[in-house]
Amino acid sequence: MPPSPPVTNGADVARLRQDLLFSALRGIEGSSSLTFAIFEELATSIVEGRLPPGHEVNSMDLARQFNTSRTPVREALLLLEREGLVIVPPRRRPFVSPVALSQVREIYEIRASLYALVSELVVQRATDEEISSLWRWQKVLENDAATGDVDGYFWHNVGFRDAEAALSRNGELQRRLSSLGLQMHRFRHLSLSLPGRLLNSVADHERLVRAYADRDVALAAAVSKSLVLRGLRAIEASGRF
Amino acid sequence: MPPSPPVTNGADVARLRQDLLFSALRGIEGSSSLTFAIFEELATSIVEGRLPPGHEVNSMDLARQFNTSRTPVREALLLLEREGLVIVPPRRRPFVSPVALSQVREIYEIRASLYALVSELVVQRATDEEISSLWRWQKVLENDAATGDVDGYFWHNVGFRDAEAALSRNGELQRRLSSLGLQMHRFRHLSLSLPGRLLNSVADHERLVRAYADRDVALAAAVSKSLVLRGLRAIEASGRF
DNA sequence: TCCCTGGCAAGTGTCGACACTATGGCGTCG
DNA sequence: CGACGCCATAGTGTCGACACTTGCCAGGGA
Repeated sequence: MPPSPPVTNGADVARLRQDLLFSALRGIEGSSSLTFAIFEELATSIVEGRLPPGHEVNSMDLARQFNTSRTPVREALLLLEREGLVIVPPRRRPFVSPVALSQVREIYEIRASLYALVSELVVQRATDEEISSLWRWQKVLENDAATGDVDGYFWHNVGFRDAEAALSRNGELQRRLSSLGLQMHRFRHLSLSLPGRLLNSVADHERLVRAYADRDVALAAAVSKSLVLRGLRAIEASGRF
Repeated sequence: MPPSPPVTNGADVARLRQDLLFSALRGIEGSSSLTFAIFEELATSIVEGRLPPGHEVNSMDLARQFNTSRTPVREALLLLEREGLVIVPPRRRPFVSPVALSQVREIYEIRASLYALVSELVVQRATDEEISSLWRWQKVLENDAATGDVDGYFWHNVGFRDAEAALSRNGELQRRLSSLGLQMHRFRHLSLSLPGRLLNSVADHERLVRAYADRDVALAAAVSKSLVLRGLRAIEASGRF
């Protein structure tokens, strides 16, 4: 996948969303298309909250719903389990995995660390051109923040992060982050809903890209990390969970 | 799982190995035991090199070999693919995934970053008692290095790392590291075979545990990271791949 | 009333079968 | 003599069936 050119048209956020949800998983999608289609469908439903935590997902109902046999459904459920979206207890009915605050914190900690790595690698490996392409994402984010478009901001932010990951020249890293992102999108709505959060975040992004341009490894890593952790603190402060 | 008490008896390295290979994956093992048994068996074979990269693993042969139908085999193959040990091209025969130096580097970079995180968290969260339990691992490692027991050293090292991860109080992190470890064990024999490597590594471990005892976050993280990266450099220097 | 027990329904794990597709060898034709 | 296309074969993806397990409910005994 090329470094994802920035999007200026704010209308197709939906397409961006669909692209980014599975960005890194697309390549693998081993197995048949049916299994993967079911996986994708279910993953989206879970991530977007249509299938709430704890909801039962038994293979018979799903098979009926998708007009298939249980075999591909079972395989999809296995994949979902590996992504942490579903729990499949032996001999019992599978259900959508619950989200605990403790887990949210765990995932954010990991993300913070990995994005710090991404930033280090970007500083070391990205060309000036590529870095300036991040400036364009930055402009889009500023615009979203100015107009208060929270949803647009969120997805453009994901796009920015994904573009960074691509510039790190580390495919494994990209894949792991995408998998973590899938988990994280489940509680995304919590992290950006606070007043003032958007503007803070924009400022952080600006500092980050500037650090890239200055080729300042330490600063870039630090900003990148704090950017993620700020999101975590926002969730904790929101009092939900 | 409790913080894995240090082992002084060097005889049962084999048991340690079996325990550690799947440490974090054990808990999840959703699905049936048959699928997971096949998964474990194949994963071990791949990791230990009995199934070399590129080797075909088609579901019919495996089903015959395990005396089952193809269904559990297919499910196991899917899980193996998620772990990156197998590639399952649509409509084509699955095969053991190749290992490229580029991938080795990618994985080591990620591990370095995550173990730095582990060390930060250990400093912040582990009790004095827990840290002193790491000293006991350290003693075992010193002994292995002194007697030149490379295999023992390797597995005790993995045990040490696993114990650290447990002390980080971050289950997700533990799981991701275990998954990465599975991948990494495939080229483990490369990283410790160089002369002098063992003693270097022991010294690093000592510095690390000392940093824990001193509650020095920055130093612990730095040492932890460099410990992993040193392994990478050893592999690169070995000239293989 | 509450607990225990036995049976029932729903759902899982596994199986063997079947159609479809990729692959490699063979014959055909330029 | 080499390239191209056809065909058999091996293997995949999917299906429906079946036995076994689990959780639940009703009925009977304390």
